[in-house]
Amino acid sequence: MKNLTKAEEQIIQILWQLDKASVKEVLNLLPEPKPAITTVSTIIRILESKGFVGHEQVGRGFVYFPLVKKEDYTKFSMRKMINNYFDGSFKNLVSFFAKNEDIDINELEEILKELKKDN
Amino acid sequence: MKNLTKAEEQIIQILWQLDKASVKEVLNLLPEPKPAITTVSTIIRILESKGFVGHEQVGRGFVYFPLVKKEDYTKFSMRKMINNYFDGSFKNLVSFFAKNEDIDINELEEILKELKKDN
DNA sequence: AAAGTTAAACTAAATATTTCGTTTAAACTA
DNA sequence: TAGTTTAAACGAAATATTTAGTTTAACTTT
Repeated sequence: MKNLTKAEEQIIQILWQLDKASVKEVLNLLPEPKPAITTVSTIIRILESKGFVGHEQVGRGFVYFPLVKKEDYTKFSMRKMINNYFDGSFKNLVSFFAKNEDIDINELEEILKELKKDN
Repeated sequence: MKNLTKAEEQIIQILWQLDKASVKEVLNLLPEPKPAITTVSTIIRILESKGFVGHEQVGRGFVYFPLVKKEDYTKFSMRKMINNYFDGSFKNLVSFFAKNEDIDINELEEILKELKKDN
């Protein structure tokens, strides 16, 4: 899987959120200062060339949609993060957050309970 | 905290690993195909200008060392990752991995036990 | 059908990042 | 001390990314 640049990532995030969208709709969700609409169009075309996005004709113009699921790109990115910052171990990640008090052990126990429920 | 580019990140990772190092020592740890030594030198200087690295004179030349701890940059990066991919919730991250079977619940319980020990 | 509007494709300029040759200065060696 | 080696700083070229104006083609309106 290819890496996305910052601009590409910002735009595919919007497509993940909307599922399907025209260039205009993507532009609408971009924060100020909004880029030119042609800029958005270009980035979407780049995303297509990288295989992340597809399109279909709808009425006059195109509607774009993600070909790569957010989950898959998440996994890809997290794998790299874990390799580079947690010595390849998810366990290390969890204890990092626990030690840094960004999450406490009780909270972790709750998560565990909920997960058990789901199975 | 500023964002590091890919090249910068690769090099500060080596500094984190070595604690202190000359340009040559950093170059040694870079994988093939190795860049020119001046390239490494330049990137280190950029890292200095961003406040990530400092240096001291040792003998003939400089020895460089991280000013930003790996933990702090990790935290910074993970915060962004969690915001962009897990709706801002660490809990979501953990259950994502659990659901994707990259980690199973038993393993998570072990992690929890160990964490309890440490406290 | 002609004029105006819209949307994608194309092109290219602006900016950011990466790469490395050249210069400069200091230290070592003969 | 003159010549050589070493290391950082500088400058600039190469590449990658971002941005947006212009063109082209299709549709809409008059």
